[in-house]
Amino acid sequence: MAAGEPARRVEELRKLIRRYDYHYYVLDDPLVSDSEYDRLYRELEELEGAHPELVTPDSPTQRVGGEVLEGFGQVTHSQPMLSLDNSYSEDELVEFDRRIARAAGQEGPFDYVTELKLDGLAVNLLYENGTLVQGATRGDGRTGEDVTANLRTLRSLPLRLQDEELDPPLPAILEVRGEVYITRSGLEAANAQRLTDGEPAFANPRNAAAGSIRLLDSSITAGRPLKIVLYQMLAGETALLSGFSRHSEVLSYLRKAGFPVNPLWKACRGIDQVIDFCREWAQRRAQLDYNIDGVVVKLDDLRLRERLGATSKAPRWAMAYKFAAEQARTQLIAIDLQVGRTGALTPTARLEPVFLAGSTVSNATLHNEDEIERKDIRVGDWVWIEKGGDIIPKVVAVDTKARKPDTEPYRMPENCPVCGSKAVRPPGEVVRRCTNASCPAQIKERIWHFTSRGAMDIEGAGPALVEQLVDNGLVHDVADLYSLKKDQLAALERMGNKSAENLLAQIEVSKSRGPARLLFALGVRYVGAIAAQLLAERYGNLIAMQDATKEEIEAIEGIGQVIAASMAAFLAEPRNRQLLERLEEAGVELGCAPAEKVEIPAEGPLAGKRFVLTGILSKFTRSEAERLIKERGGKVSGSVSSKTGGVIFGEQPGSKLDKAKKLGVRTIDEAEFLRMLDQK
DNA sequence: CGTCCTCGAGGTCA
DNA sequence: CTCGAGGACG
Repeated sequence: MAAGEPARRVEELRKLIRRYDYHYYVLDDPLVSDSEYDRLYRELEELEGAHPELVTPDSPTQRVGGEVLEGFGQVTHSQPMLSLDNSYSEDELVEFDRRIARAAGQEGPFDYVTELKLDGLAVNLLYENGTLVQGATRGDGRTGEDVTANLRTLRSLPLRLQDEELDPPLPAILEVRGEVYITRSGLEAANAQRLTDGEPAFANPRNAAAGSIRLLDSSITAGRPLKIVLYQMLAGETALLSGFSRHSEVLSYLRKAGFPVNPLWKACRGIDQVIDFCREWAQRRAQLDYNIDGVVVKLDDLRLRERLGATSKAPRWAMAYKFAAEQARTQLIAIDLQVGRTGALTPTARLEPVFLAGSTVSNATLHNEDEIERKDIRVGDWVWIEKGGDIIPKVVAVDTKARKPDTEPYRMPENCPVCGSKAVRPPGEVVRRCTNASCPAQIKERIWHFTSRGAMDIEGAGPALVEQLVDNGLVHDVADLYSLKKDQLAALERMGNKSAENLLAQIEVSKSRGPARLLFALGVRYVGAIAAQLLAERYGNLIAMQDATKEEIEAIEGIGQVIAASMAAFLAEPRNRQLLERLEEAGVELGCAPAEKVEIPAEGPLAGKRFVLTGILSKFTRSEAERLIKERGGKVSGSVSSKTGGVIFGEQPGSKLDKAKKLGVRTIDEAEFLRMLDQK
């Protein structure tokens, strides 16, 4: 055999196998028999075995990597993975359509693409030169987990894309998004196997898929019947999308490149056709072999999409239509009260367990006193529950016909169920609050909030541990966390030396989370993550902030009266000032010196001026324009007032331009805007 | 909110 | 080996 012979045969086999995979998994139209496929696959394996130097990571035989991971790496998404706005009725779809017409400044009918909304977990995939290099989960939308090794095991996912006859050709870097899921029949088969192996069955396909993708050992993932479909291509730096004008073209392109795309999408003209599609699949969804929880409606026109942009949470050009939630009927055993960190008493329903939409429900939220009264929910009632658009089960109605005669309307107690102090409900408010700031329940909740993810992020300090810390008198407030000793921790239940060390290390690193996180962690009422960030930016240092007046705080951009009053009241309290001092003594970073504080450039040609954008600019997108203005010290807002420094308008400006003219505000066209940017 | 996975604790047994 | 806590996911 000539030296180049095996290399050539290996390439040939891989090409064939990829082609057969494509026909089997993507086109759903096998070219060869299973036995023929297996024969080629084995031949490839044998050749690679004999010539290890020919093995490449994108070979079809290399789906299962050898090693077990220690943990997953973090991946920061190049563009955030947003969620979608939800709608639950046809009226809301019509409203969505109208909103688009308003924002676009043109009349419909618009072209939409409707896709089934598969119930799985979202992933982001990165291909370099046609080869899969990274796959990540959604995570919090900004950063997710690197689950590449597990995604590689999905047979329907190409490790290498096919680039012949592709127009436009594959870009060097391609980023796509899709959904990993398990079919109903796949779950059934897997569960049958698990039961014979003495393992518990998976409760539902979604959790089975999510769990499988987060296994550290990808050889186990390989045995799970995971599938994937792709539905989005990111513009990325390649500006590849300039080669496309429609989402429907993108879907066809993805399929040609070798990606599985759910075939049941449809191009719709006008919202009525969208509604027909939604109706049809609400009817027919039981016929599918996979779970869907709705329909995703997207504008087809990519340029129009870009013009509409996105809010911080969701794109404005898409909408998820959710099918009516399933309901179940069960008995209400009790109404328990939970005490939150502000003392708020929140009622929760304890239910006779009942299976609903993939899980067994035994608790449900009741929101507040008024909600219970409105629906006249009584202990002992038969109630209807459903899992709403989110996942949280709620009581939707009482089956009054089944009500027993001896039940009584629910009355919320006037005392805290934990400490017995008076719980009062100020007139005009919906919540009743425990008035005792030292209520153990409140203390626990405050500390738990302090340690939680968006706050000081102290891993290992969950509710169970906090409960023990407070009950054993080791911790009375958040500052006490920083004087905990290893021996004290190791003596607690379910804590050993190892856990104690880990926790202390986490507490140590939390000291340098910075002033914004710390301020949010303190849990001042109305001061959420955003307000805390603004305050930290303004003062740099929490000690410097202590002498701020309510008026001074209120002057901060983005902070209103309510937050300012709450913040000032907190700072005026001597106990809180002591708390800050104690935190500082413990070594917690209260922020940088005021001199170093980060500020929007006070210099710059646009300093201190506020601009409004309207219409389409030819040279930049909206967000680029915003960034350019901010870099030069200016600000961007959404609506025109007499204080606006200028209205920058492009093609097809909206009503904002009219308003600017009426108010005598300066109007700036794109050419002038460019000149402004240049004078630096 | 419920499910799944992972980890460490603490037990049993060799 | 079993248990429970904690974190991720929808």
